[in-house]
Amino acid sequence: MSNNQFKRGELYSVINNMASTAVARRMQKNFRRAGLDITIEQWSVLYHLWKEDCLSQQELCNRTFRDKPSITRLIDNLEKQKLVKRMPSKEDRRINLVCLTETAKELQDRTIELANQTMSEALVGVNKEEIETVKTVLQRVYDNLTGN
Amino acid sequence: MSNNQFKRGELYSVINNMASTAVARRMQKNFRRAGLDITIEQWSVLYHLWKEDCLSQQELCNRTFRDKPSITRLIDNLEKQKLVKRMPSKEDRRINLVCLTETAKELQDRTIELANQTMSEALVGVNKEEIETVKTVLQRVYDNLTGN
DNA sequence: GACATATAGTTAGTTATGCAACTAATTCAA
DNA sequence: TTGAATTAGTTGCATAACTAACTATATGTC
Repeated sequence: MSNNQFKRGELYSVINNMASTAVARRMQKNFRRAGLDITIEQWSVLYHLWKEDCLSQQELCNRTFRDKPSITRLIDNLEKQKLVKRMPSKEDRRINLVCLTETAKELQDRTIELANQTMSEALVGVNKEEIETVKTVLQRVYDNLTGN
Repeated sequence: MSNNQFKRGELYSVINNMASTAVARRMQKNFRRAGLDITIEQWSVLYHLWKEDCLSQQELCNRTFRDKPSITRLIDNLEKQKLVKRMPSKEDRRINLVCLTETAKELQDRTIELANQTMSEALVGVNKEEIETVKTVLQRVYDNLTGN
């Protein structure tokens, strides 16, 4: 087994566990510290709804890179906490539109500020071109593996 | 809220969900296709043991970026599948050394080959400098957030 | 030597993930 | 227009994640 092969294994390990876990943990911690009782996964759903409200669950799957059961349960929990509501679509009765409540709308600025803080801490010493490269590469990896 | 702030949020989303999920799913799929009944998380533990056998659980926490309960249960499951054994350390009776079984040793070449295949598919169209940049940035992010 | 502190590992509880199998609504085609 | 195939969403099952609280062993200090 060549040295090069192990290096690829290490890269996998890096991509898959290291930074993402650290970022998620820190953001979660910052939420808790601010008295916000939402998980980082719930936040990532809200984040997309703040950009565009009342998306279908399928659309949330696409945008958050999750499968349908994961979104079903995330929405279940967000509904329990009264942060979103499922609204049946009038055009297609199979579809639930997931819409923000007033409570969730009020959280937007506060939590995005916390997310930005976390990313600032995370990206100390990283320049813009490097960030662009990371985004490009990870997007490429995703596209390569999902056939988009 | 400035445009720049949203961009950082998007970067978070990318780092945290996209590529890592796609890579993990594909690798898992390749394992299943090859008739290997191990999860990608279990593989990541085995991967470190193949590099150095008989590590303590704490050492596995450090190397796989997991907390202690996560490692406890991963080792529980790996033990059930007879891929590792907990051996009490002779120097320090608090410590369990986690050692590979023969079965696990035999899996090494096969699964690392599968992992390399997956990474090759993932990294089509990505050059060496870009890979280096991603590794550097993600390591930097991790260090920034964990105080190492 | 005894007690406080630190370290290694486990357990309980909640949330989340992936897959497979399912229901219900819609679309497409003979 | 009826029946097959597709699409949206849910449920059950197994694994995994994090936190908090716990036990047991080791260390360090008075």
